[in-house]
Amino acid sequence: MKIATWNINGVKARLDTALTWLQSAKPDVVCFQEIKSVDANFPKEPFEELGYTVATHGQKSFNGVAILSRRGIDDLRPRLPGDNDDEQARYLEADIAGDDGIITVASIYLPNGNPIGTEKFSYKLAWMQRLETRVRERLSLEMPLVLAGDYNVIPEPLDAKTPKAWVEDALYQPESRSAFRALSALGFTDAVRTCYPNDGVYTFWDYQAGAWNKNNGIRIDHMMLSPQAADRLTASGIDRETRGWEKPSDHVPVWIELSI
DNA sequence: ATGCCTTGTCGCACAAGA
Repeated sequence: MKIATWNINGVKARLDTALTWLQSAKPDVVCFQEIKSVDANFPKEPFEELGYTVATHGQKSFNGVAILSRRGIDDLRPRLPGDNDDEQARYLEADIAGDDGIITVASIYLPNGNPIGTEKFSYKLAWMQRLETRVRERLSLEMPLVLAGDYNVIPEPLDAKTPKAWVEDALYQPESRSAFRALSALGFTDAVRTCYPNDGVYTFWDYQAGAWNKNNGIRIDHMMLSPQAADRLTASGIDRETRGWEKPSDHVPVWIELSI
């Protein structure tokens, strides 16, 4: 089963690009972030024509996540538990049947958190704590679990072309990185880092200042695998060529193959 | 030091992103 994640920066603006990529990459499951659409306005039909069941958890203007599956969706759980007053659409879980058992996939759009020292940064850290609480519950089920999405965390210096440029940024704060490491410590495997231990592995290039042409990138889109999912990992990759397409997202797709 | 681009919005610029 091929599972992918992509922050598309607006489904309306990225519709043709997303469809082109889907027909080439052919993932069984894809998690989108930043759909920037309410559920009713998400263009489901062109994706359904490619064979996907479409599930969305959106809001007006900002944020919003989706999960598309060519194997149907058995159960769907929107919203990250832990704060009933949180209205930002950033989390969606789906149970999907593989050839050899059920897998749970979560589409995650973790808060950016900038600027540091504001309520936005404390919201990010609180959100990461809620995520840890949630996945602890799911880990106890001892089933394959994939946490796929835009984490807005640069885990290590290796994950940025110019780490020094990010020291004042929420994506690279010790607290953000520590919370990400805490996830790993629960038993999750960072699929891409496991497959590619080298430097220069990025998933985001800013639209500004020629970041793409200078390969001034960062790795912030991650696929974290529970032990039962990691045991079945056979391949992983980053579709970086999409960043050079017309009307690109500033993020590129990340994918894994699982023998399930 | 700031903007650099891009998207969405009851627009005639602005917020938010990272």
